[in-house]
Amino acid sequence: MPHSPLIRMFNARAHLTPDEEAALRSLPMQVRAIKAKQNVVREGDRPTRSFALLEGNACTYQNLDSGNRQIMAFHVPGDVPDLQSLHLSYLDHSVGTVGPCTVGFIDHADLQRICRDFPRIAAGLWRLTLIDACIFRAWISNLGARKADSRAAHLICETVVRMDAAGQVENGRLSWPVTQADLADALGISIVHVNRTLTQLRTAGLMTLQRGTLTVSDWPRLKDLGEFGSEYLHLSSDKDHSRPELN
Amino acid sequence: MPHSPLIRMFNARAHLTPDEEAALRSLPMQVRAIKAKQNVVREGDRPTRSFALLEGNACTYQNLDSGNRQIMAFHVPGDVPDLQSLHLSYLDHSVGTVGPCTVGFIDHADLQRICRDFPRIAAGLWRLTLIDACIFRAWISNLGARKADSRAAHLICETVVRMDAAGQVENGRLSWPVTQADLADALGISIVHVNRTLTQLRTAGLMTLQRGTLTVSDWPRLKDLGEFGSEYLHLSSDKDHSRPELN
DNA sequence: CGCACTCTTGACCGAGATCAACATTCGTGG
DNA sequence: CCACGAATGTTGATCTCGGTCAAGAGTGCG
Repeated sequence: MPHSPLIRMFNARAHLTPDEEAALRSLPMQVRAIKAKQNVVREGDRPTRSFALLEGNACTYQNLDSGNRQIMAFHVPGDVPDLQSLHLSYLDHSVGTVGPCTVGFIDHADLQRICRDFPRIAAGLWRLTLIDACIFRAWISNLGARKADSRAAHLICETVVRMDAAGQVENGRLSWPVTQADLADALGISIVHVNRTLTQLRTAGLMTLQRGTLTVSDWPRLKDLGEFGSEYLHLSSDKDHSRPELN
Repeated sequence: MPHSPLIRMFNARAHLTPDEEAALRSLPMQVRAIKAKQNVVREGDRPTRSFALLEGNACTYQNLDSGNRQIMAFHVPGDVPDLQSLHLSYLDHSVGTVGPCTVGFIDHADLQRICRDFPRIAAGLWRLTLIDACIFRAWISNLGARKADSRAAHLICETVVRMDAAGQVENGRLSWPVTQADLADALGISIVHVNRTLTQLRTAGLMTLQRGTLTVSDWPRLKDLGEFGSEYLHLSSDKDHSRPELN
């Protein structure tokens, strides 16, 4: 059961043979619960294992000398946020929990073994890191070329689609325990302006984000405002067609 | 000879056995010269080959619906900017030349073959894409958390270190034919403000960028302003120690 | 029940955008 | 080799989005 989010993540993007799925399920994994707002790994670490996020929400961030924190990714169940440490010893970023989480640690040795024995799993993991890179590029465009409201809308759209692929969305509603301070660090705007921007989106009837619950009320206009298209997430099922209730 | 930039790129980050180097050198590669400001691949393409940048400078960018262009990476000789297309059919970005370039196209079939026969080359290529992701993360921090002057300084520092690793820097001077409009699209600020920012850096005696030539005149202060540390580039040789003239 | 965290709103400020005009450089064909 | 038009770079004036400061209101946890 603990491996399910990982399997789901794979299956949303590639196709596993029964052999491969069995191999993944038999990966030794040390499962641990982690409280909200804790670091799982820290910039500068040289981990000997990676971890899969099994439940809850986490984020990847960097602390700058100037004291600012920049969040560069939010993670959904099934993600393996520090998979890169398998090939790059020096970790360039920290990963922290947003709300309470369950994570599963997997030794690099076991990952290496499964990659050797199942080349298609190795290719699949590579693929996952390439999709992460697509998401990073989308964030670069978001931060560099959009203004605050559009930027927020794009982030929210991305979150909804990814959380949906992870099976966390019901009736356009999902649990997303980010604070406005977190959003400020992710969007590169001040906390005060996050508040004003969210108020504006809510008043316009696009969505609400209150007490950790995100509700989308007008998906088409939200998509439009955020110039959002889901292709870059490389999910085989296009949300727009498979989940008409969000249209 | 055409394969040299590629070999150099590998050797700067990993170690190739003679066998592996020979295999890379024997990769069939279709070499072509491309004029400045041309696209090599376009967003939405589904390429059947990747290409290595052999000479010149290129950039990865996305065009947004709003008409803005966001540049998300500048490439140096040895880079394989669209390596991801080996595993992700849909290309989420375009790659265009900045100045005149020489590129070498390599069929995916040949890449797949060399990955199968030389697992360490496969791992090395994966590693290269992971390093690209590190660079994207650094850009996210740059765009989200720094102001214009610091942002420009960081980009310039990154460019100098990467171009140096590619053997393109002499006496803190290198050819970098970007226009101020290109920099505006990369830094997420207006052309006018790029001009003012560069003027400011030049007046402060940190660097000059004129007629396609970048000259660093005060590396420590430039690094400091850009909060730049080169670890995230994962170059085995730390520039600060190996190239004391830049200190 | 009380303290700390989070959210909200208002007033004011400033980095950078936009608009406009002009200068310089470069590439091209005559 | 020169002339000319287009691309690029420069500078000033004005405007605006979003930052900063400040104070109060919820909310939730120990």
